[in-house]
Amino acid sequence: MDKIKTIRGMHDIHGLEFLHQKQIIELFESVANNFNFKPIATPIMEFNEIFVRTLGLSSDVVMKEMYTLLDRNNQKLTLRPEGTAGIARAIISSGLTQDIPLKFYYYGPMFRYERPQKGRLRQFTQVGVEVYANSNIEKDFEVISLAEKFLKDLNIRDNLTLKINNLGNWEDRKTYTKELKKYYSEFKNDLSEDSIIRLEKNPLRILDSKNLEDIEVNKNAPKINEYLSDNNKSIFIRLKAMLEDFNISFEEDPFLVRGLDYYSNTIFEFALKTDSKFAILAGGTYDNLISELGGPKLSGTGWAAGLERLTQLVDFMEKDSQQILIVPLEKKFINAAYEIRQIFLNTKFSSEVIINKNLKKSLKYGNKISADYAILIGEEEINNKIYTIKNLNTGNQNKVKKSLILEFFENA
RNA sequence: GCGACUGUAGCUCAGUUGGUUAGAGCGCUGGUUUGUGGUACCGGAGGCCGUGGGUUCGAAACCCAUCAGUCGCCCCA
Repeated sequence: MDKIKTIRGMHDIHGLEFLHQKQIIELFESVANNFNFKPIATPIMEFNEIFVRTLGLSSDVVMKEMYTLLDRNNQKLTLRPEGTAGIARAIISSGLTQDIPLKFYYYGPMFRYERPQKGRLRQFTQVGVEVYANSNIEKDFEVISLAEKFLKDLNIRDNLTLKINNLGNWEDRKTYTKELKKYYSEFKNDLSEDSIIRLEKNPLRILDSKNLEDIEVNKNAPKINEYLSDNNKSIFIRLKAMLEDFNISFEEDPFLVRGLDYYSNTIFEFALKTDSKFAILAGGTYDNLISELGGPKLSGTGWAAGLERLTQLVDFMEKDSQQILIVPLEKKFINAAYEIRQIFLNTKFSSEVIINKNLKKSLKYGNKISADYAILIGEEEINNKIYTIKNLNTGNQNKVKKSLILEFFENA
């Protein structure tokens, strides 16, 4: 029997890392609430087909990265690789199409069967938002400005570049892809090995290749904006104008492409300035997602951000609440200690009772957990009904009546 | 899916060209006249040297496989 261990790319989260993640999620929730988005949680497993139909059979995620398992009934179930498909399914199967516009936020674990490396795990966490509406809401702008606010509040916006592009609708893309194929075929000998495969599979992906030879070929490749329909062109122009009006800095990137097939029209990503292929938050519009799953024609826009990637970027301020250690000096004072403990139970203070053979040990424990105060309870304190409060940072001690203890800490 | 490097106590690592009962620091735990710590001293526990196989009189060290970690590529958040 092998040593017990976690599954590859799946880790336990505890201590500081847990608290950091929690802090980001709480901030995310408050920003989303501020934009009047509502929470939603969908199951972490769906029928395999949900993802195959939405993400696209040819996408890498579906082809080689899905955690698909058979249950006891031989049904093909998949651990969700992303959040959008499940929410789209929920909108249809819960009849939420009666309530549009819909503005949702979510967070939770996602699963992708990939080789673990920097910023990539098999189980990871995404926070994300979705807007489903017809034309009465500026979805793209709404969702991007939410992201902007979120990243600013995290104090990492300056590390990131917002890149945007418009892929056009299905028709636009079809003609564009044809043109691309034609162009790349002429330069087939100059393309990288990977891109020669892409040429057959999905020529759009050659555009965001990081291979130097490909980048050279890309310089003269036809640009998507030349193939946009008038309607999509004006959507894109309006979005850019709004971003400018509201001081959201961005770069138009005609080479920006997304790997999931459901995107159309606007796509965007916030990527590291220092490593532009490392996306922190990314998303776009999906015009055909709901209808693809058998629902009505309803367009959505959304994004997702990798919580673990965010955690690596954010500078956390350790805002620990005041920790108070309650130390009975002998066993017979334990009850008295817990009575003092009662004082703190409905306050912002964290407190605990610890008893050791001697005070030294207890104070050492206080150092270990970096407690701020120790309340000492011994013969003297019990007899005089006055408790000794020791500030563990300064070493100062005060004698305080029981009825004034809470007041003491509130003013400390 | 492809590639590089790594895998010795809870953590960070030593372990000499293969040679007896595998080491350190930190941490943990117990004690040092039993009411004062964060900066003292003494003791203790804790490792089938990732796992399985092979080479050898002998392997933590060499070979193979496998699992895991880190980092690239593909792709993605």
